[in-house]
Amino acid sequence: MAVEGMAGLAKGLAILEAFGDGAPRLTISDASRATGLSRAAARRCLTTLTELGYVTFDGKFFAPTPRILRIGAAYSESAPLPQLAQPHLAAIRDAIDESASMAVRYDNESLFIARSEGSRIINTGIRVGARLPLYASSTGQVLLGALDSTELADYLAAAPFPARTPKTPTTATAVEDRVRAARATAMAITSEELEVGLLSIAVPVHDPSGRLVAAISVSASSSRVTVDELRDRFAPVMQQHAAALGKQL
Amino acid sequence: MAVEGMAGLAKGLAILEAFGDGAPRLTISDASRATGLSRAAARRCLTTLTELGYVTFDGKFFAPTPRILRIGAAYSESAPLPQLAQPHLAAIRDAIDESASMAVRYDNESLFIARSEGSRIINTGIRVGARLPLYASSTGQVLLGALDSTELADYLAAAPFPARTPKTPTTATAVEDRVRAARATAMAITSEELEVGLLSIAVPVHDPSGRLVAAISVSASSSRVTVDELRDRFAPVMQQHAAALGKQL
DNA sequence: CAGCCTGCGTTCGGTAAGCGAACATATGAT
DNA sequence: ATCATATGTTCGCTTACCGAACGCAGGCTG
Repeated sequence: MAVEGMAGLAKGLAILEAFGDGAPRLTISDASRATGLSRAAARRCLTTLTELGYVTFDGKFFAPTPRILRIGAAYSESAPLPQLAQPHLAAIRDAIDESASMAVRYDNESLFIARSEGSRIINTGIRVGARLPLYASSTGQVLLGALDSTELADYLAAAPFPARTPKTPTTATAVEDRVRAARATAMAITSEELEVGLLSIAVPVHDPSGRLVAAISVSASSSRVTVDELRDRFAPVMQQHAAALGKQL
Repeated sequence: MAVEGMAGLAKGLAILEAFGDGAPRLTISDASRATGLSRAAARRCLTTLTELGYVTFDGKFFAPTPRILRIGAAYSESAPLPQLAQPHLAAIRDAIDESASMAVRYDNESLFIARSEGSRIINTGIRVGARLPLYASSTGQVLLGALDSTELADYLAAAPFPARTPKTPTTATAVEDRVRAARATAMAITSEELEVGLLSIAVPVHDPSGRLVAAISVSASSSRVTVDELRDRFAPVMQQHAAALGKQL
């Protein structure tokens, strides 16, 4: 769109990202539909990606290869935030025996950039690179606190938000209340707002200048922990590590 | 190179991967040199990647954004191997209190596709998407066992291999011996072959048809554990989980 | 089972997107 | 201050990519 844009590159990356949205394998037409590209363009991208080794082709379906992990590693290896966060996430996991994650805001989504897996096998689908809607996730409600009032109003203008469960906050005022509460208490607790049976708590990470740069979160099954437990037992540990991490930035 | 290749896409991906090799931030010329592209081409790619949000530009340097994690997630979310491995890696980590990783062979390198971090903060630089040379890593010596004799001979033809430490096996016969031993004992132990002060052990993962598809590894500081401990205490746990994982494939 | 039809993968000539030589500008050495 | 070297940017030519058009397979219908 700009004066100088490599259209082919943009299309290929769009195809690669299409594999992420719960579509482990795609035909040419699938990819075309998922990206809005013409079938011819999708085909060109996929054959090129196959030649480069990023995807495989079995005669009908294209699927990503481990090669694409090398691309994401470019961020994990270079950015200070995920590197510094890792020990803190591991410490939180050890302290409360649940998986701990870190997310940043990107593109109106909560994007997970680091994670320390606990031994439980609940498999929330959260892993590095995963994304969640801001309004329905504990990390998102914390991260929205970084926006000033006009930015927040812009975001809330997209309301009503799609309900993920009966408890999802779908109106602008409901979401705004959560954000205010998260700012005031330095934590956000969501109870089955994203998925039924799933509780989640997030706390903010501020850099030395006070800017909110990330959120640390822990999710757990509602059959195992209560909201009170999240607030009284998990939050202090998480806030302590979030503060320690913030000082290192 | 092929009848139909999207050159722009290939170049852009080459640029993105260039950020991975210990080059957290690049100028146009840096990227040009790292990839072999013309400066003009590198510039076009980088400006496009900036517009797409995959990298940022501060007036001099380009650096990757968390956005690129979304690409790698396409594999982690879709492939069964890393997903099934995660609980086993967590269990191994809990059992022996050290970080556990899983790698596959790709492109004459050992490519890490899953990891469960322990609470120790040794920071080996190993994370998902990281790569190590096959000949100098425990995972690599295990994974080379999947090659038939001609393939192995092809690989060994690249000898002598660059020494990473005084103990690195650099000759074809030295590497071949390690591979044979790894095949025979279902484990590979490297003692300061990759990095001074670093011990590592890897065990193979076979799918139900018997094919060697991955390696599970644990690394630890030589100041904390001995080779005997790796073999007698770590290996049994790892082999048990590797076997259990193999049956699930 | 013939006939139609919808959706898929593939082809091919026109065109503009991207190529690199050439130019400008910054950096650093003498 | 002057030159040398390396970096970033421009621009006209070409070729690599675009998408309308084509052929083909499988599925529904009468």
